[in-house]
Amino acid sequence: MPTSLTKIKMEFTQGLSQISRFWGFPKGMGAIFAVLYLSPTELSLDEIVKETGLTKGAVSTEVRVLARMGLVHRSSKLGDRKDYYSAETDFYAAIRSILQERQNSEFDRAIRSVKDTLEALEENRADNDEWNFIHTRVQALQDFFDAIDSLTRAVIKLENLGLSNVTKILGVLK
Amino acid sequence: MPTSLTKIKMEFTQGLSQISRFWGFPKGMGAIFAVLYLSPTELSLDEIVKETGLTKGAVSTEVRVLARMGLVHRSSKLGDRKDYYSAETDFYAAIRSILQERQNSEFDRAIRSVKDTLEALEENRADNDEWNFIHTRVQALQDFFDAIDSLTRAVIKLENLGLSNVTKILGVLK
DNA sequence: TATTTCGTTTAGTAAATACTAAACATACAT
DNA sequence: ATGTATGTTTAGTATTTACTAAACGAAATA
Repeated sequence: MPTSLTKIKMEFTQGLSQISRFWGFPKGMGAIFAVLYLSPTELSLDEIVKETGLTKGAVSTEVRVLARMGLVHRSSKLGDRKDYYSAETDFYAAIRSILQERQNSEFDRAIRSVKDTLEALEENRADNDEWNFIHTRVQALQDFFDAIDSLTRAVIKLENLGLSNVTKILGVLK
Repeated sequence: MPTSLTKIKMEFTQGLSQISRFWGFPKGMGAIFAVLYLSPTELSLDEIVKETGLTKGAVSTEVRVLARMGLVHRSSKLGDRKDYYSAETDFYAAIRSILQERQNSEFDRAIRSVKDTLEALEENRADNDEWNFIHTRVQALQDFFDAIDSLTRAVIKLENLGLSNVTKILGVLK
């Protein structure tokens, strides 16, 4: 047996850690998701601790944000005080969920600041070249953000963003 | 004059800095882009330094990655040793460019690692339940990444990803 | 009530990242 | 050639972020 399954699993976990960091998430998150994703059974917090090598505290907090993003699900069994976690396997659902999460919180606030700029500009209207120039540019950025915004809203609203829809989009873009 | 243009510009710059950080880029990058975006003329490196409050070194390096992403353009004037920088105003072009940038480099390597796992699995085929389970899951992830990949490739290939295309997509998704 | 078993929180540490200050390189000007 | 203006690189610092270790709390069990 040249390469054992456990070794393969470890490498996969490392890979997802990388991907996680690439998308701006802690690599621990990627690792946690990976072990859950490769586990046929739900795992308790301590089992995740054992598999990932992280501490209980880290897993506790990171698994919570994973759940908030909809990438893992927490469940409790009757007569068992432990919580059990499993990975979401419908990635399109996960994307929707992540977009939704981002939509609230910081993303909105950031986009909001452009809108604020625009409002401040219009409250201080001045018909010189500089004002006009800046106004045009900020407006253009605002329009762009609005387009992105409605796009993500549309994606979120879809009840199933599956492969079929992706291919449909590809058709349109062709 | 209750709110001066310069103050509005500063707030806008702060806003873009936030957005930049939100997307996992240094906030300095957002600031640099902001001052360029609001400037009717091209700016030299030292002018950017002055406007942003960053040091020459920081601006030098960060403006380079901005250029690589296609968010700013560098130009040189005859008889002037300075380089001049301007912001890309076609955001859809910028998105394409950014996707292209990400496509190479780390993104590919990350996705590659899933493919590697799959290959390792098939070199160690074992017809027990665990192997089958893991194989199915990794395959599913691979399929998902492939879909994302072809989607981004399609977007990159578009010569103009404009508002019209966005609305087209919205129509399909409806 | 004391004890165990779980998850959370907190305070501190380690690691990664953004940035500064200054040395450096290069091309141009004198 | 020497000096000056420009952009780059480097070495170090500051800030942020991820994580650890351990205290804590709550709930079940004894």
